[in-house]
Amino acid sequence: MSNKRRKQSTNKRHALVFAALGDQTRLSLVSKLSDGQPRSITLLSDDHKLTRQAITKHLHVLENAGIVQCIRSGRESIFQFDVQPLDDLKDYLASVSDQWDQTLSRLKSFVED
Amino acid sequence: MSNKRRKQSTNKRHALVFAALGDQTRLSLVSKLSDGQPRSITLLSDDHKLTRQAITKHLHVLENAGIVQCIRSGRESIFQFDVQPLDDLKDYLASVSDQWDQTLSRLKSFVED
DNA sequence: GAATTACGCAACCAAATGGTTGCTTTACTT
DNA sequence: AAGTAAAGCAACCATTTGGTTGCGTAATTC
Repeated sequence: MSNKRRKQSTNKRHALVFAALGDQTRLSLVSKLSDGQPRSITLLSDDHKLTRQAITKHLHVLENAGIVQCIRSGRESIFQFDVQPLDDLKDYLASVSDQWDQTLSRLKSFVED
Repeated sequence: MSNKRRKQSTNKRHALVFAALGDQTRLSLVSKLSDGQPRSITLLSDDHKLTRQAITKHLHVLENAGIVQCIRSGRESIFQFDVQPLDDLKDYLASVSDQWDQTLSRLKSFVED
């Protein structure tokens, strides 16, 4: 069955997205772009202390994780947010959390017996 | 106000936890431990190809993010899962996702006008 | 068409990460 | 008390990461 392989690549994807969010600068970029307004690179790097190129690298990490998409418009690169990868993570975390809650309730009823 | 500072350190914490999950090996460790059963290091490294020391390092990364706690019992170190940091991430992702949905609905009603 | 703006590309660098090996220490077993 | 099992500690290594600077290129503006 390709279930195992499916699951492996899913874990790899999750790890990729988690890793992309595992940085303060990138988190702040996500938080900006998640207001729905696409922005150019210079605009995104304006209120940062980092260089434009540093921001560019971070944006490409986010893009590689699918969190953000880039479209070229004229001479600027516009980045826009995509919510789906984050939604996937949310579901994943919810599943872990649910499993945990069930474990707790099983433990509780065991103690009560 | 310490609101900004609070938010910063929160973002730092989030980034820490995200980064801790941004690795396949650590994700698999979390997935094992999230069944509620605490395990020793050797037990956790038994079905991995990696060395015990490599697994130990990963476990300490998880511990540093608060995802896992270590208690010494006799000659073994027992690691147990803590769901709270993941719950925090889940809430954070939910807030981003909610903001996004509201943005979409605003956009939709704008187009409909 | 000349200046400016926005960006890409590449080299380079320091520090962090992910992994190994070797050895010591601590606790359990017999 | 000797042997073994579990883990800690430290050094070492290759690769990745996060950042910079310098320069080239494409698109706008004047």
